[in-house]
Amino acid sequence: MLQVPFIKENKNLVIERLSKRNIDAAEMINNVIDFDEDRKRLQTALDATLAEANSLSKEIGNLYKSGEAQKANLLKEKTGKLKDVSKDLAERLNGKVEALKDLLYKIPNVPHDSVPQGNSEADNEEIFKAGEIPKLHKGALPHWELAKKYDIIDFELGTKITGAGFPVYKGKGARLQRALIAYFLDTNVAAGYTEYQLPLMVNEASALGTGQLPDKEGQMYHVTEDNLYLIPTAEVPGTNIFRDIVLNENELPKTVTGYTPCFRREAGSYGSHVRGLNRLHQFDKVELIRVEHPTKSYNALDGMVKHVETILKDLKLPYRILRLCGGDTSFAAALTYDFEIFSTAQDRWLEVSSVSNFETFQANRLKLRFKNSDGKNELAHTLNGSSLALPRILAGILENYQTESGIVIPEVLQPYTGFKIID
RNA sequence: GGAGAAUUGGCAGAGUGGUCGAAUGCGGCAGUCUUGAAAACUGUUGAGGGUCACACCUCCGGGGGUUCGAAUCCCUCAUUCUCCGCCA
Repeated sequence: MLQVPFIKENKNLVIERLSKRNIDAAEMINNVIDFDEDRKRLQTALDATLAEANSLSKEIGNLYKSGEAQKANLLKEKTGKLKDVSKDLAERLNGKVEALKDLLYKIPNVPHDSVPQGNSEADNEEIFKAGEIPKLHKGALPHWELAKKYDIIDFELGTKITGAGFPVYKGKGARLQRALIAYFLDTNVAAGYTEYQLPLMVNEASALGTGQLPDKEGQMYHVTEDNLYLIPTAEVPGTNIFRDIVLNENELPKTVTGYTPCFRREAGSYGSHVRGLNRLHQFDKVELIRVEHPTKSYNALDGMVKHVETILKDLKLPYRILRLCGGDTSFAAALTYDFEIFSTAQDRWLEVSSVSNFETFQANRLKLRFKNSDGKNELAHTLNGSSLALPRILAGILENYQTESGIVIPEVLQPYTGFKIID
């Protein structure tokens, strides 16, 4: 959620930057400013009324004490009227505040200066590419065929137990999953992140805090009995660690990494690019979260990009980094880099990580602040990124590392798997 | 699941109808002292709205109510603790 004072001071900049998302925000922005003026006017009127009522109440108290009950009763009539007035004002104020909030919830974050204009994947900017695309043997298979051939992932069994999009990993497939999770976490901890194990369900306040609610309700599984939501990403519980707190400046940065399963309802389409592991209702992911000082958040973002790169390099997977265009940048992000690995057998790029700086957009809703050097509370910047999403990494490994004699395990993973080949 | 108790500022903890945004202690910040640090002493220190700055308004777990007036009384929800039951 954007801050109203920021909108007021940077009206033109906000409208111009939002146009990178192909949004004509002029009307919304003007409404925000108007609503806020209205809000202020109502607040002032209400405050004045309450001030009068307060001072009358004090007077009444004094009159009672000095035994002048008659005079006190006269004043009571006055306060009765003031009460009606203030009730009415409070209702109107509340309505205005809600309207303003609803409006602010609908305005996405202002893209960073470097974000290219555009509205689809095609407009994303490739900024780096590395690694060799392996030459596969004749008869190389996509991962869903490999999964069957080596009996490591059972999609049908998952369908029987739960439904489509809930695969069952078994044998060396299960072990490989566990190896990847442990490897990612170890790498993140070595880079200075603190490991967390987080709840897989969150309450309404947390879902609101990171912006899954009120708009994206349908994307989460909802446990109605207890009004809890299954997390769509560790970002939700992980970022809500910092909801409603004031940090000391010297506590920054805060860094979190955690492994969680992620649950997404999103209505799946069918076809080759959602086949196999490409899109699931339940998948595993290791997440990175940082809370940063505003002056340092973009350095931190670069650091996260480098960190994720290191992992992909060590796994020897061909990858590229995209700077997302305005239209493809998620609602809350100011700048997002996507990582994609190349799946040789599918002959396409697969997104495996998304690293974003949200600046103060999440912090504003979360009320995540720190005491700055002036002793004032200031909103912190939040960032997050995946390191990494398991299914597509697994798909990439299976497909790129396949040989005629089996699937070779990347060297860095071998200490974790305890085997060198799936055959 | 049953019975009881509690929820106050960064933390601990007073406060049961008006003068309470709230004693006190700890912590934080600034200063005195010191070569420096510690100790001691002095001052300062919640958040949001509003204002050029004041004034003023709101907030004592959330929501609602009683009252001229609520941290304090009532209702409700949530959470925590203790005892009992159940349980990986």
